[in-house]
Amino acid sequence: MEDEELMTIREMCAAFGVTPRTLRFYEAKELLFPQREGQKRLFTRRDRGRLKLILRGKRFGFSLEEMRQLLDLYDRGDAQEEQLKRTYEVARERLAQMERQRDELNEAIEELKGQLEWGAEMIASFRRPAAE
Amino acid sequence: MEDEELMTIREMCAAFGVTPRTLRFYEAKELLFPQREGQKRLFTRRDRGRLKLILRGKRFGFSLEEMRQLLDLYDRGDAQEEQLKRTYEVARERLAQMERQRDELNEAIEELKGQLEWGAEMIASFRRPAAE
DNA sequence: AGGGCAGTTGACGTTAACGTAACCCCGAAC
DNA sequence: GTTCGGGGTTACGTTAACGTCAACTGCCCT
Repeated sequence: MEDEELMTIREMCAAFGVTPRTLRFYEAKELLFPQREGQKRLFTRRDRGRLKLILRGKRFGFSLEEMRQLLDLYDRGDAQEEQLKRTYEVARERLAQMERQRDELNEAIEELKGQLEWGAEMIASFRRPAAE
Repeated sequence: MEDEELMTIREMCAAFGVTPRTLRFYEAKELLFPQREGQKRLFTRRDRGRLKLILRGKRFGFSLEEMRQLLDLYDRGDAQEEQLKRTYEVARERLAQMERQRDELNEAIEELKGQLEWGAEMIASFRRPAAE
């Protein structure tokens, strides 16, 4: 409980590959709650855990606001079943969203591929007089 | 060359499922060039063709600016080979981008699925005393 | 005293694609 | 005469996630 391994903003940036601005921004958005030593921020183990989840969430396409809500659930509920279930559902919804998005993207890809073949024919038809 | 079949803004909106604001916006961005009858806009066949391509492009994830450039190529070059090739390349690049995006999305989906299974276990472990 | 660096706050800028008033004009209908 | 419908223009608002200053403060070094 003592060696919290507090980290400065620079160390955090280096460790997670983000800018200072980002960390301050996350604090303003109440995603992180670094301690203060005078003016300076000192990030705790908890902050690191949260940041890790935040960055992971971003990869999943969660917005910062969504992540804040999820993190709050983790915090407030001392891991109560109801809250875990809620989190689980949110994640499942997001997953469904992502799958829909992927499917749409695939459709668009196929359609674009079709167009490209068409375009290729057109170009080819300009090379030769189009008469076989 | 005479029956241009001019359409009012309302008709265009109905035909393409967009708002007037959108059409005016596209004109401001030089994507459309409706004629004027006094104040009123009258959309030509050419505008309809362009709008159709624009909306198709949007589904592919092209930005309006990208579409503007592509449309300008179509216009200026009277279908010259060089310009078709250019268009083709832009489209191919975009396609590659989309495929990368899809792959990333798929990775994220798989990862999230993994997390969900983990979450499901956790929840289950709260139901029963976790001792088999 | 002066430099230099690390950190802070505050506030405005950015990008995309429109939405949303607010206010004006014009012709037809009641 | 007036209200309604359908235009039009100008211009500010929106959303997300930071970027980019500017102006300080505090501390170590020499």
